[in-house]
Amino acid sequence: MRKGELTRAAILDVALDAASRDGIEGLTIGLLADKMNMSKSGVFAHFGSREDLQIEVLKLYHHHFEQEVFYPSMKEERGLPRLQSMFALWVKRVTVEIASGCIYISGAAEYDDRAGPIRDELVGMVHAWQGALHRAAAQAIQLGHLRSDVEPEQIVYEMYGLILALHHDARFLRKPGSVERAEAGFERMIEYYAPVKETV
Amino acid sequence: MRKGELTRAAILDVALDAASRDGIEGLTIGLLADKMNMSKSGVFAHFGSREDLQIEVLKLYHHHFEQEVFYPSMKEERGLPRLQSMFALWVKRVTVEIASGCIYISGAAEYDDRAGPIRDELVGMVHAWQGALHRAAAQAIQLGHLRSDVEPEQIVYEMYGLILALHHDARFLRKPGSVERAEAGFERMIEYYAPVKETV
DNA sequence: TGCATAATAGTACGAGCGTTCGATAAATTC
DNA sequence: GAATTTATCGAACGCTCGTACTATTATGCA
Repeated sequence: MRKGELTRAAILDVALDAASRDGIEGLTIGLLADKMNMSKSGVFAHFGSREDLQIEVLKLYHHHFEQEVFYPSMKEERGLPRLQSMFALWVKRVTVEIASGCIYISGAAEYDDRAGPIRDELVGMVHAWQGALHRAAAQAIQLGHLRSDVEPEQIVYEMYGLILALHHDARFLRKPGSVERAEAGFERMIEYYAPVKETV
Repeated sequence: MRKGELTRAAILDVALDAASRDGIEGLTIGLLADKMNMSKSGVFAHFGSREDLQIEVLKLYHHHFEQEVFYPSMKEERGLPRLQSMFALWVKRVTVEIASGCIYISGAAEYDDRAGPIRDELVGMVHAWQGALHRAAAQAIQLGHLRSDVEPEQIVYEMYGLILALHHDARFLRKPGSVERAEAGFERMIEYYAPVKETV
């Protein structure tokens, strides 16, 4: 592996950390140069532009998210177990991120009105994740783990809301006990959407 | 009323609009000067600093929120009706804001890691609103509109999550039908937390 | 109308931004 | 070890930012 690729990867690691704290828009080449003990132009040379750097950071985050949340959950049994695993690992990830921030969430706020490649990339990633949640929910319904009259969309919506609230309360308000609130909310949702026992 | 106060108010109106779109941090004196057909220094003179301007914008937003959501809800009957009104008007406001953005929400993402007076102001406002929700939920429990073993905190948490998801899906993902998802989630929550009928 | 005061404009400064370019140093290949 | 490619640096450019000053114009009151 060439040395250039190594430093490039190191820069991206630092950039991901910085972006988690200050947002994608807060990324600055000068700041990265400082943290890397490099010159601005030295950092810059590894990316065609700041925007490219930002997109690479997004892709790196996406990769981490997949490794820690998505793939492990796919090893769980289809249906409710998988959906529960997705939520649990997601909570875990957001909780770990409380010190640094979830880029999907902060990015959504930063780029809700800012058109361009970064927004497109971000929307694509969130769509992918919501799509995965949607499939898992649909399977849980199909397998009879959840009521058949529930819309998977509604489940995804409420799960996302619980996570967003977790991020908000824990990270912004620094309120303790938010993880328990998220878990309680999820359990309540699952219980509500559980199939009615017709015969015992 | 002096002319200065008038232009100051006009600047703040424009600033609120701009901040709703691009965030508090996106506020720029030069941009406001352009929109107002004024010089930068002319705009600047009305505020001691950019930070003061930002805080004034926050206060203006808070005022609007109170007028449109908080006060009308306080006219409703204590307990569940008031809580429902709070949620309905909140949804309405966030829906109206979909074209422009809710500053409480975007601000939470912008300032979750950025210490200073702006963050303090913002945290104070969100605390105030959550406090109001908390009181309304507690009253609903006390009056027997909701189960007595439910924690008001949990209700506030879930309500906030539904609104955050609304903001996220409608504004960032531009997904239609999000308002219905929010309302369905709220109704389900109320139904779940409804007191069990002991005698009929 | 005249005068004090308030409101706005104009200009300038220093800092930080992304980016370009040519020079230099380091790593890789032969 | 020499040649060549790759990586990094340093300086500079044009831009925008917030802010400080001074000058100018408009307003409000006697």
